[in-house]
Amino acid sequence: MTRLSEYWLPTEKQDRPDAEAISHRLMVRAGLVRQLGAGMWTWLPAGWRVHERAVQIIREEMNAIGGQEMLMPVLQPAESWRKSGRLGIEELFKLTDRKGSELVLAMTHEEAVTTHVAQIVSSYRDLPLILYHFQVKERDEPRPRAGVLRTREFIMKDSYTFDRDAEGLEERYQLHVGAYDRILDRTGLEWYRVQSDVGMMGGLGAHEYMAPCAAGENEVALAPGFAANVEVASAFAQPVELPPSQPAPERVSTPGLTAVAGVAGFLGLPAGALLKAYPVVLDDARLVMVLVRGDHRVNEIKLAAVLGKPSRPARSEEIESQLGPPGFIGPVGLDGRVEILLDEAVDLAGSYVTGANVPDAHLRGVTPGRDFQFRPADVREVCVGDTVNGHPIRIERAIEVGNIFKLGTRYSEPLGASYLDASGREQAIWMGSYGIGPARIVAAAVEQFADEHGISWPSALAPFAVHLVAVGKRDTEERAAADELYETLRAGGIEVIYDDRDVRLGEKFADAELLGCPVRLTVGRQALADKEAELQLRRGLQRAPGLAIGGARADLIRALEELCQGLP
RNA sequence: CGGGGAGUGGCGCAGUCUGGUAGCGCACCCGGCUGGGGGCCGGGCGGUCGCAGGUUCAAAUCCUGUCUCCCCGACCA
Repeated sequence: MTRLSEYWLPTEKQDRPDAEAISHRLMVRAGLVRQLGAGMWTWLPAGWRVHERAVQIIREEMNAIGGQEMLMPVLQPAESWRKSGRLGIEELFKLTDRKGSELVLAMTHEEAVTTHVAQIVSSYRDLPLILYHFQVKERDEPRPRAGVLRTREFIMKDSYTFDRDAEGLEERYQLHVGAYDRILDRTGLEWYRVQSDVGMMGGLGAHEYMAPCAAGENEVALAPGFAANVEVASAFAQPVELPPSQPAPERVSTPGLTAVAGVAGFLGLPAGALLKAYPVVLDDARLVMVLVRGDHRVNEIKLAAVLGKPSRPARSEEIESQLGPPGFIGPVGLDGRVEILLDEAVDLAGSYVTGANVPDAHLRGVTPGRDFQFRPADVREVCVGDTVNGHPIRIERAIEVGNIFKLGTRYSEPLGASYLDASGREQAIWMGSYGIGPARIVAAAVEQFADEHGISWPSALAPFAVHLVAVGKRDTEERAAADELYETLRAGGIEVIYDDRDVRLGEKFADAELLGCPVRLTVGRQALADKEAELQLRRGLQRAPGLAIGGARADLIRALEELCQGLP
C-alpha cells in the first residue's frame, strides 16, 4: 500500500537546526528516520525499505560465497566475554538479571559464534565454515553523532569464518574481499578498500571499506594503486632543503620560541629542517623520545605498532625532570638515558635544528647518528605532498561502511574452539571476522549524491523506483488517469510510491525531490492530452522524454524497466 | 572525559537580564476561495514552560540540585 495519502512518510519543510551532517538532515526531513534518544534511531517505513535493500544485496553476495545465514542473540552471558578478555571494554553494555547473573549486550558476536563452534566442531572434516547474521549491535558510544552514522544501537551484518589453518583463513578472507567488492559496487556508492589498523587485538591483517564523503569520521590516503587509512598509511615524504652540515652542533639563542613555526621563522629555515621531539611514556613509566621532521606529525597508531604497546604523551613535569624545559628538548646529550625513535622521513646525512635541553636555546647542525643514537621507525602521519611510487597522494574524508579482519586464533584459543586434524592432533581453529553496516551504506549514499533539493538515491537503494505524482483534484479525468497508471505499474511489478494527496503540486514535487526516487512520473492535463506521463530523472533533475501511457500495458512496463536499468 | 550550547503546544522559536493574564510562525481541525512548484481568507483545538526542591503575596523568569539533547575535541576491539 503505497499511496502517499495513506503512507507514513512524515516529511518536513524545515531542517532541524541541530543537524549538521547532510545525511542526518535529509534522512530526518525526508521522513526516513526519527530519533528516540542519543544514538537511538527508529527507521520509518520508507527508510526501512532502503535499509532492507542494502541488506538484501549483502545477503545475496554472502550466500554467493557459501555463507550460511543464522541468528544469534544480543543478550548474552558475561562468561564468554570474561574468557575472551573483552568484558572490560568500556563500550560494552553490562547488566544483571533478577537472579544476579551477569549479562552483556553484544557489540559483536565473536564470543557467541566461537562458543557454538567450539561445542559443535570437532573434526577437520567440519571445516571450513562461513557463518553470518544480521543482528543488532549495542555499543555504549561516548559520543553518538551525525544521525545514523554513529549510533549506540545498529544493525550489522557480521560474518565469521572458521578454518583449519592460515592458508584456509587467507582463502576465506579473499572470498570476503570479492563479496564486499561486489556489494559496494552494487550499492552504487563510490568506495575504496583500504589497508587498516589491526588494532589492539593484534590481528593478522585487515581492510576497511570506505565511502568518501564530508561527514566521514576517517581519513584515507589515496594514490594510483594505493589506498590506506591514514592511521596506517606510509608514503615518501617530500624532500626538504636543508642547510649545509656543520662539524658539530652549535647552540643558538631562541628566547621564548617553543613552537616549530617560531623557531623556523626566526632562523630562516623551512619547518622540515627542524626535528620535533615528542616525548611519550609507556605503561611501565619508561620515557621514549619520538623525533619527526618539524613539518610532520606523529601518528599515534603507527607509533603504538612500533612500540608494541600503547603510550601517552609525557606530562610537562615528566619532561622537565627527565629531559629539559618543555619546548626546548632534543636528542643530543641524553647519553642513552631515554630511547630515541627517529622517523624514517628524516635524512640521516642532513643537518637539523633541535631543542638544546636548556631554556631558550636550540642546536643547529645536528646530524643523526653522529650527534645522537636512535632507532629508525616509520611513525609519522602521511600528509599532502607525500608520494607513493612517484604519484602524489591525496587525503579524503570517508565513512567506514565495512571492515574485514583476520583474527587468527585470538578467540578460538581462549574459548576452546579446536579440531582434530587428519593425524589426530588437536589444532586451534583459524578465524576471520567481517562486518558491514547497512545503515552506514544508506547514509553514505545520501551524503554522496544529495543536492540542494534533497536525496538522490542510487537505483539499487531507492525506496521506490518510481515516484508517481497526480496533478488534478479528486474526481477529475487526469486523476483517474493517474490512478490507472498507478495500478498498471503495481500490476507490472514496478516499485512505486503514488502521491495521491490532495495538496498543492509544489508540495508534491518538493517532497518527491526530497525523497529522491530515481524516476518521477507526473500525470496532469497535459499528459492526458499527449498520452504521455511526464518523466523527470532525479539525478541532476533532468527532464526526459515522456512515457507513453496510451498503448499496451506490457509495452509501458518494458519501457520503464529498460529506463530504470540504465540509471545509476 | 574536557570545552561550548539548548530544554516553553506536534515542529521551529520569542518571552527569562528587570518575577505579575504564556505569545508568534508552521502544522493540525472546521468553512470558503484557489488549483502545474510549499496559495489566500475566516473561525478553532492544543502548553502542569524537562524534572525535583527552595525563595516570594506571586516563579517560564530568582536560587539549589538533577535529568535529557545537540555541537567541537578526546575516544571508537
